[in-house]
Amino acid sequence: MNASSTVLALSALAHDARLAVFKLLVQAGPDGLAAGIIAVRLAMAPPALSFHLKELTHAGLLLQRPEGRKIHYSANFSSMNDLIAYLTENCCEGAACELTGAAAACC
Amino acid sequence: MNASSTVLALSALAHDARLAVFKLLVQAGPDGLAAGIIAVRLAMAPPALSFHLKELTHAGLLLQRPEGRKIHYSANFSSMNDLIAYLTENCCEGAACELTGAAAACC
DNA sequence: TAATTATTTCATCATTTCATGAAATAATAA
DNA sequence: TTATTATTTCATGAAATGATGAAATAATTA
Repeated sequence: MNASSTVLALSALAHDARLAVFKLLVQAGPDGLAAGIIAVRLAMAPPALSFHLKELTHAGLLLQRPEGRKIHYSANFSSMNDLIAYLTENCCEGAACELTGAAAACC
Repeated sequence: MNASSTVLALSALAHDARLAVFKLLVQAGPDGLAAGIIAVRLAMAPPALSFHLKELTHAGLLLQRPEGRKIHYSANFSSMNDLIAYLTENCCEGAACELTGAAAACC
């Protein structure tokens, strides 16, 4: 993970609708959901959803898989973990942080 | 952490210069660095840096502390952990994920 | 007080992002 | 083949974002 791919991923997530899509797919797990199901669950217009799915996929955060005439999207857990790692690497110059917070929550 | 404060934080980080500032401060640890030092280290024009520091601070990612005539900025580790927790909560419907990846890297 | 240092604010302009609706593509079913 | 379903592409316009340089503010030092 380098700075520019991190910015790409963060930009993709930095939007209400896309964050909602991503969270839904993180919760759905590796099988993901068909685009149409996502559209219904989040009450989004198909063109808008398609646009946002493309953004997330292009940023490497989603994986795409055809399933009959549907297309299933799923969260790319590996790239999510890379993103989190990039944000926190070399934290506090490597010193042990007693700054706790949310428990280590990475998948 | 709710959706809108998460989007605010992600938007703040989704920019080359701001991501560089944040990473520098994450690595600097709790004492942080004076704005002028950040400007020199990252070769940024003072007005641009000031604008980006304001964005990051407004998003809750940085803390500000006057130090003589200087102003020290530091990473807000607690809000960074909240952000990471929000992104990963209820991952895989609570099932244990064997999808490993970057080690749990939260501060 | 006057000068200097540190940082922020402001105004302008160019660029990017996003929502919307119409139309196109692709795959399956009748 | 024709119809239907699922999804994407495209064009338009509105709104948000960001770079830049000049000026303003605030704190310290001479």
